[in-house]
Amino acid sequence: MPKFKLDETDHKILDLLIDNTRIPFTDIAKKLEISAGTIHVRVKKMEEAGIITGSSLQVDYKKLGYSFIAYVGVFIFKTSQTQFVLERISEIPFVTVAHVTTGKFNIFCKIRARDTAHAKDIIYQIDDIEGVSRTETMISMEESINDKKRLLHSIFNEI
Amino acid sequence: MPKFKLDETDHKILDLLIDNTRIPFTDIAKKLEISAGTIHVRVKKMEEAGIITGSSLQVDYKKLGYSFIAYVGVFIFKTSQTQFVLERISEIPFVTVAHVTTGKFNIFCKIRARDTAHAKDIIYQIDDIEGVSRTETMISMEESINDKKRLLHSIFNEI
DNA sequence: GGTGAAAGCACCGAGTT
DNA sequence: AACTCGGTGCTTTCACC
Repeated sequence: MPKFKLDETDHKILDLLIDNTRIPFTDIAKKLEISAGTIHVRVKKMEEAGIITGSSLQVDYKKLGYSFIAYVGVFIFKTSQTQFVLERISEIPFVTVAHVTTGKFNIFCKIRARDTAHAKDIIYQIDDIEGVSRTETMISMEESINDKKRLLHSIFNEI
Repeated sequence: MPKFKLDETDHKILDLLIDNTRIPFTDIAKKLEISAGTIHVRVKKMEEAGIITGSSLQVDYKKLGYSFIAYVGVFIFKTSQTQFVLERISEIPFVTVAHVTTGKFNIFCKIRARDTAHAKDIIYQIDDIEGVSRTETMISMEESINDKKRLLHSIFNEI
């Protein structure tokens, strides 16, 4: 995997697109004082290189009635069952991400639910998977801002 | 907070936009067999209602050299210091999200780093915050697919 | 709430420097 | 690599259903 080299201009383009994918290329062109055609070529190159993998809509799940977030640590009887359990967990609706981890838990996942009752259903589904010995739940009471732009800046400042 | 009522058409529009914000409204219009103007109006309404809060680019951080993900559980001496610590943690570069949680940890965060050495630096920064007693790190060895589209489907199937 | 048409822009590839 | 330019197609508005 050859590392793709991004320059200052690419950084600026990503910076403008990261939290607004629908900004017109002509606007970016004006801000960076280069032509819109160039923006187009550079974005295409970053897409081809796999740096840009897509775009997604930010949806306020709270407004849809899903304001409950919890992290669930999962303990497994035998580590050989890890892959199997990971796959089963990933299939459960409202599990938004799952990781195989070192440390305390074997698997670690995040769930998004309507309320505690709904969360209980989801956690019970995890508990019921063959190979799972028990789970430990951490309920999120407050989430701090999750800012993609800041992560990107941190990365660009380092490179 | 009056709950905004989405109908089947809104669901379909969100479904098409959730993992491709740049799909032309004219394409959506063809698929749903309604006019592009209507798509425009509905998207605008969902934006005004705060259901759609924005759009973001999906970037492959691995390709940029940042393939290390870990979750860090944080223990705090006195719970009254929680807010202070949360704010300090949120300011640390490469911390991508932080939660105040019930359960084992007081605060729980996710970090994205270049490698273990880099992660160590980040975790030391967390440990150094006034009020933090100790931290517990879980390194992600494998991440399962994180699919926004699936979450949205689960939600729409319930409503 | 939806339509369809029209004006204004944006996209994006080709050809040039 | 970057620019310009033009055809094509998208967005957005508005008068009308």
